Amino acid sequence: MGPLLLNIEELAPTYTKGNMTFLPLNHLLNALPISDYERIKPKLEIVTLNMGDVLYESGDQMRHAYFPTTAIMSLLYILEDGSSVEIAVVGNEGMLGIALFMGGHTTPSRAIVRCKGQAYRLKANNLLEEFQLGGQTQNLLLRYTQALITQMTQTGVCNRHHSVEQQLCRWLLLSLDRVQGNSLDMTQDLIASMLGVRREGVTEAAGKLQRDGLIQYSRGHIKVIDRSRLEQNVCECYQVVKTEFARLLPFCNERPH
Amino acid sequence: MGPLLLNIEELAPTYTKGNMTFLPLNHLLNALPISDYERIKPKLEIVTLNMGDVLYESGDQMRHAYFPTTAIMSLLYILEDGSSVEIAVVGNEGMLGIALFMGGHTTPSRAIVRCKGQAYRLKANNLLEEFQLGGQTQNLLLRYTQALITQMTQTGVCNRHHSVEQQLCRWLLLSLDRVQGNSLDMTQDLIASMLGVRREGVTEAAGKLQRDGLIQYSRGHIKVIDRSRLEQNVCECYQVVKTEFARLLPFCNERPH
DNA sequence: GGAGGTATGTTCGGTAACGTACACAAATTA
DNA sequence: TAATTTGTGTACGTTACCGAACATACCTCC
Repeated sequence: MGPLLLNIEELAPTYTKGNMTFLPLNHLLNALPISDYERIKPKLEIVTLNMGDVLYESGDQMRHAYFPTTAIMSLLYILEDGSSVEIAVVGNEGMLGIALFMGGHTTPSRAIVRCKGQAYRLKANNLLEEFQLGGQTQNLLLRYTQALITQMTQTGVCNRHHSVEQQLCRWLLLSLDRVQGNSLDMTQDLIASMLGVRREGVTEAAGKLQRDGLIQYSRGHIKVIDRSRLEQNVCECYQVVKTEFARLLPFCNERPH
Repeated sequence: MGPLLLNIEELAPTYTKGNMTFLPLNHLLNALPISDYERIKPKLEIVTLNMGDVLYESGDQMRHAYFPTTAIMSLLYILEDGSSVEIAVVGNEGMLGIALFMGGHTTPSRAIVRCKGQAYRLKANNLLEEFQLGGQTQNLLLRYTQALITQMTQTGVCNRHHSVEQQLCRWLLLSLDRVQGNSLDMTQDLIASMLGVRREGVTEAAGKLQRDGLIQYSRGHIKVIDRSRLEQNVCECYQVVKTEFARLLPFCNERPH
């Protein structure tokens, strides 16, 4: 194992939205039946993750599952020539480590932290025990996995058929859906490595979106100004993924636990 | 439901290989524990499928799972403009209908018969009952699903980074692995719609492979002459998928049941 | 044997994205 | 303040693939 880059803290900090205060929330954990959640709860750790942290390397045996609250993770495939593509985004709607209960315990992809923040963490065998009880928790994890499959395949479709600009819009919207607020910390170079295109291609597409007033950015900070026009610009892929998540995981009402 | 295009037969025909005779085989069914298989066996139907048959339409509630023996199926995503991409191939190493036990009962993709042949068919609720018993059958189905995920994501990677010729090689090899013999019945037009490229692109790539002596084809019949050189030409994506299938489903020894 | 359909071959202009190279400006460090 | 690093802008020729159009050859069925 490599060096562990995580700081384990006792309590999750709260965040505010309007005049309300919430605990950071993971929708999957939050949707568990109370009894199941109570059983898992003492085994959860809270970890603080920094951008760039590698949670799984391709082929690594996974030791933990992660349930992001404020962090966002990316699943990446790294090609032999060193270039890369993002396979899926995971935020507080989901989890990292499905291969643990799917049976492989590893995948040929890398998981990195794309936006710093916090996540709940659960040891591999604890997740597995819970999964193997069957019942609603198993059911929920499998439904999430199917939603993730849709995201993965739709990303592949998008790679084949849509322009860099459309893909950038999709990427921005999928990211925005997984973050509080309307801004992201991300350089164009990193976005390029996720979309699997040249940095200059992203510069050009982002420049156009900025000139048209959809976004603003400077040196690694992107702010979405006009989300609705972003949604007009995006290809169908975004909505397919979003609809499928809503169908399979219809519980995005906030219930702090 | 649309018209049912299947002929249900009482017995599966045998096929020969050298001087041996085998029953057509589905590796997943074949790898089930005997006791589980005996329970499922009376519920299996054998169906004969013709090229082009649509097994699931995007969004359809799935009524059966299919376990191909000699048939090959494709999962396709159809875009709004009518163009399409293949998401995955399924042959006698796997099954169609994972959404049944994953919980969604449908997916935003279409399943068609790509090469005519036979398959075992199981009613949705029968599959579900078996899955929910947990144990080895569940385990097996989930491992297959993870292998399928790898195939899907790797197809997406390939869409982004590799040439039509490389993709054609990958497509041929993945297909060949799922078929008896070394030839396929498939027009270039159909291959193009699977790869999500123009028919002319396939003509050009296939022409090159033919001139170089790797394959021979004419009017919908493709014969692989030199498989090893096909493997030299293919991108890394093929091997990634193949390795992952071998790791997760290490049972391709033939045991007729 | 002829007709019509179907699979493949070829051409040509257009374009999106590529690879490379370099300029510039903001941020960070010395 | 100067030097360096980092993020973005721009320009260039090149390439792979696209869209469309048309030619050719084979198969099937009257």
